[in-house]
Amino acid sequence: MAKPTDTKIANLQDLADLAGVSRATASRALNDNPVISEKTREKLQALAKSHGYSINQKARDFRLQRTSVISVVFMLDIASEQHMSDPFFLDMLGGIADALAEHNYDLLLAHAPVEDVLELRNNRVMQQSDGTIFIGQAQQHGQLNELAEDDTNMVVWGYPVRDKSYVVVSGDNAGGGYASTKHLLELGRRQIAFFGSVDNPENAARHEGYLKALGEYGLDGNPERMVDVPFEMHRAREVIKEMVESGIDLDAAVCVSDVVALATISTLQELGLEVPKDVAVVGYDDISLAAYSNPPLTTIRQNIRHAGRILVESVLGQIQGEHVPDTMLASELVIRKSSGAG
Amino acid sequence: MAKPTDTKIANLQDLADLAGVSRATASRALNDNPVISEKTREKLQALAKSHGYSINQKARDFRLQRTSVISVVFMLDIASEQHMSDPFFLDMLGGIADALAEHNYDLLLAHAPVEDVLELRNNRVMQQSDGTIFIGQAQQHGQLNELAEDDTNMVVWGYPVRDKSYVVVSGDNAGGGYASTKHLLELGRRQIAFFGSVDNPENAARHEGYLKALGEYGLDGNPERMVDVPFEMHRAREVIKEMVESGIDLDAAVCVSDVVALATISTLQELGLEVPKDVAVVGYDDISLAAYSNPPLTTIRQNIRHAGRILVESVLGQIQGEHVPDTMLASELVIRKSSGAG
DNA sequence: CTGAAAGCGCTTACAG
DNA sequence: CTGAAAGCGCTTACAG
Repeated sequence: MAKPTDTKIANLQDLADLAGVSRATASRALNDNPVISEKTREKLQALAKSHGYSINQKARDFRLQRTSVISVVFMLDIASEQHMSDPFFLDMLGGIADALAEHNYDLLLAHAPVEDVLELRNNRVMQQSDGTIFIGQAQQHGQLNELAEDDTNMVVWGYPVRDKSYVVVSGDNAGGGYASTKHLLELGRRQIAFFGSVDNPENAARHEGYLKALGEYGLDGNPERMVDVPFEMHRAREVIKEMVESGIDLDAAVCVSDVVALATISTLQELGLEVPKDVAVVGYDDISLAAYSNPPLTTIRQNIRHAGRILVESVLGQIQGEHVPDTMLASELVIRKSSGAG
Repeated sequence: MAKPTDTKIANLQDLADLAGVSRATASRALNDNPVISEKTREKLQALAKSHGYSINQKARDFRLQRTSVISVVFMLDIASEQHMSDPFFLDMLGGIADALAEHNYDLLLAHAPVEDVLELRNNRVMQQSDGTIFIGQAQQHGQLNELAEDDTNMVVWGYPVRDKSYVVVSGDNAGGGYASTKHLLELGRRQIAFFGSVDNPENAARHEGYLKALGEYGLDGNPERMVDVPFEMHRAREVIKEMVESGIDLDAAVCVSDVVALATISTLQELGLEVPKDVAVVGYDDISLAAYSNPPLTTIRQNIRHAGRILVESVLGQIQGEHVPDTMLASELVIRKSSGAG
């Protein structure tokens, strides 16, 4: 532990005085500027260390006209708190936080009132950060595009919609929706529902995958089996209940998230239906709890922590002035008991 | 939407020039300094608005020698990623983030390598923030105390251990442990296990509550029924399995978190035991999924989002120089089916 | 009520 | 290889 010795070093000037050099030299020495002699550099660095001094990053950032802050914006309906506590988000946040820390960036956390993303411009979120990571697009593709057009460093976790001006990192949503549906079809299920809202591009893509798989079996998506399950779980329960009680035939459900899948299973069981015997259920995300539900959940795994890292590399790349391409991460079907295959 | 009109205003000087006043006056006007004439103030503010100019907070903070940043440190064993994705933490984080935003503070997210909390001193986490919120104490009470002694603005979510120099916000851990155990006793259970690590003060307090309730029924805690369930779920499963297979009598389990409880239920079911018939299970936290497990989880609810707000009020109070007291939030037993009462 | 000046802690083009 | 000087965008004690 570097304990301060005698003199208190509060800033570069103090250090320079102590070493008998100028502030400029001290600055260069601590920043490993190669123009400085090795002797001077080592002396200054040793002195700094023994006195527990390190450069004031805020001052440095200020002088260099940067912030060393990346903001992370969760695009959520604030109304539905449940969504924000979806374990999926914390995994993502963890990956982002770790990657940023490695690059000496700070993370500024925000969640956008989804109706007014543009407000972020007049906000610390964008004004005092070097770049922004958006988690999800919600229905705000247009506004995100506008933001991107004033040459913001930004990246979006979502779906690569057409005519976008921003960089996107995505999972293979269409592939995931297709894989889970096909899995159910192969197990002999034919009355497969789709549970979840498709009012955002990611889920819409999953739904397309779902339709594609059905199509291959000569089926089409019965709109009655498409249920807009809200994120708020109590309401979700009601919606599912209504559908089941309305007497629509149903032997399987493809859900847009594990959280929705767990709510679905719970509701079905409450209605006296067995999972997977009566209704097979597949989730999305593979949150850590998915393996511990009853029955354990078949789901689509996305490597979320890795996604977080990619998002970070992507904004930082933009800050360096690089041209950053979109990225799509593979999804993987994880088979457990809830689909009736285990 | 305030669109920039003709001139580009990049800083206070530009604004002052445009208004024909000095930088000093412009600064005072925008900061509502009462010494400025109403006319001047309104003129400057209108001008700023119409040109989409707002004060550069970083520069302001720098000048005022503050950061407007509060760091939040999750005290986790980094080894066990599972713990970090416990929904409990995201709820907490959400509460903190919202409260900070209201006060115009930014949130800097970090997780501490738990062995070396003191390292945070030489780190952006503490050096470039106005205060720090620690989530959990782990086994680092001593180090936290040391940090507190160099007059850091800090608050800890954890347990008010003796001889601490830092401010603590806590749930009623002893009360929670007592309430859940008593609940099981009243339902006739007598062989009640305690599942979870007690190597941190919070869980130790819950365990005390557990022992107290047992004591009131003339029972004592059979050490064989106290299982140090790790946070990592696959290992948790093994540990629980071992215990059950070792043939120790067991008709109920008090768990230190809902996540542990869900893993417990899942493991028991896998072993052919019925919950709650054979073994009743009680969790802790009331995460949103708790109501949707099978069976739904009896648990101790803590108002986590509210806790987040209190933590924020507490650090900000310290920054204002106030004396801030410890706070304890009530806990509430939420009865569902897993305990065999529903 | 307003302005000129100093200064927060740094970095870097320029000069030597 | 090193230093003196300017300046990043603000605020505020001091003077008027």
